[in-house]
Amino acid sequence: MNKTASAFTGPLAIPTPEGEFAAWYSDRGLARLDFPPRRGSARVRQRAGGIRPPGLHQWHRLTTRAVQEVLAGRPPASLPPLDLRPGTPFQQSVWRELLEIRPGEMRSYGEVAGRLGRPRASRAVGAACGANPIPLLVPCHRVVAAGGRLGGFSGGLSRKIALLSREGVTVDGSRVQQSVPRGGWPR
DNA sequence: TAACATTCCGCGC
DNA sequence: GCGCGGAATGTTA
Repeated sequence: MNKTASAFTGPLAIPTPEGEFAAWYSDRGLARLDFPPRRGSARVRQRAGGIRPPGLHQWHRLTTRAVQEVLAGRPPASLPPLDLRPGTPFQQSVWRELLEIRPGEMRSYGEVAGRLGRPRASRAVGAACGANPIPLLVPCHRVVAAGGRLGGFSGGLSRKIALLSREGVTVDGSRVQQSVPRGGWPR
């Protein structure tokens, strides 16, 4: 009844001011990142077993630093290798597109779809964002709906709002806008 | 085939 | 301008 051994490491904890994130690695790099549990005090149960890829220690150091930088609203200096293989080809192309969005920048689901050459696939882009296994570092929180509306977030909309405002985006009610417009502030 | 983290258009306030 | 409803839409399990 035992399934084949997991192709991942057990979860490794990443301490942050918001609680412990949990990172999972495959032989190719970071494969999954979980938000801290809603109940703040719970700790990540680090579990031995699973695979133990060479370089794991350094990957985890990179992940830890990158997570902390994104939480501080800064672009991460470098990312660990990301293993996006579990995604379909379309999902992977969406996720790679998200990696180009810098902190404080936003794109609509439709804009992302357009950049992929499928301008009608905005809804499919939303679905791909929802399936993103590495939130935060693959910044699905920077994808919003058209017209400055917020769109959704699988980790809870309040988290999306918190992340965006920390990056300098103005959020009022269900509307978002970049705080610093192109060409600087109007006067 | 049904379910979506959408978008667009037309309406009525 | 805003909020609604309805239809078209691409991808996925």
